[in-house]
Amino acid sequence: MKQQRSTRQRQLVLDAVRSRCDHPTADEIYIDVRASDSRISRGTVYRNLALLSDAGEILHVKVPGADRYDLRRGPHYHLLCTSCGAVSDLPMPYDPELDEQVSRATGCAISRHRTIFEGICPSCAEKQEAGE
Amino acid sequence: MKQQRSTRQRQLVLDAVRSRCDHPTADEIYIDVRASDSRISRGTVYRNLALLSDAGEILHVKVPGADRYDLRRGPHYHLLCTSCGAVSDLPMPYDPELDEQVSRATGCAISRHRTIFEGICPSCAEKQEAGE
DNA sequence: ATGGGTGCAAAGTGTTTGCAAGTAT
DNA sequence: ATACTTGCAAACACTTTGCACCCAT
Repeated sequence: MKQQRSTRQRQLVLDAVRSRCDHPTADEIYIDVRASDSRISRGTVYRNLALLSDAGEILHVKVPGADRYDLRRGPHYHLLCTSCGAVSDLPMPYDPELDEQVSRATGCAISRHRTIFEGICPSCAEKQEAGE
Repeated sequence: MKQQRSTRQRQLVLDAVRSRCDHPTADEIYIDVRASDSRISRGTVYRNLALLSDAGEILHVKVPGADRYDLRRGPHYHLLCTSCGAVSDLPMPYDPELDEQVSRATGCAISRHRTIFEGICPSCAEKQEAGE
């Protein structure tokens, strides 16, 4: 991995991710960062998000549609509301035993697994009942 | 859900998915279908893949990069080789109990979960050792 | 000074969609 | 006859990249 320099832009991106409790998309981070410095470009935000997640400073959550980023560092499970698109953390421990099981069963060197639960969050369920 | 008609194009798409043991991307299906009928358009393939997976005839596997489709119908877990991009099925039973756990913990109506294991498959591991 | 970093805009990649014509029911 | 489907191309959403200049080390 390349040597990382410390730049104002990189710091702004990192701060933007850390200042949010939800799971912002790259573009949401871009919007936030633009509020502090309107000259930062999308490319820079994308590049820095990639660098920071490679370095383990933030977590890259691969959700269909648009990838998201998370201030929590370790792997954990996520919940996606298929109605409103909100993503939230789940209070379940990551199970490394599964990775070992799969390693043994397949002969592959497993580095991790990603689990996303799909459902309808309570507020969306309400809206749907009201609407129909 | 809309009423489904039976068309030659739809059948070709379904056959193409069923004739493969791997997990083709929409574009791979498109290539296959074009071999039988060179006038089918990408749009039609995408539309039919969506319709068929909505109808439960095939499974939509949401892998980062490009979505894939699977002739197996029920939900199950997948393995993604982060080096060559190959996707394969895992011989592990789907655990519906997890969905209930999350439902209880969050109050959301969980419909399913998707798990993707990431690792390096044996043949890629070999190549990497040889290359370095 | 040197090599990574930045801004910009253009190009990619994967997917969806508006429309007029076609076709299964 | 009706309304779902198709082919085509344009549009989309998200992300990456080439390039010339900039700046942290």
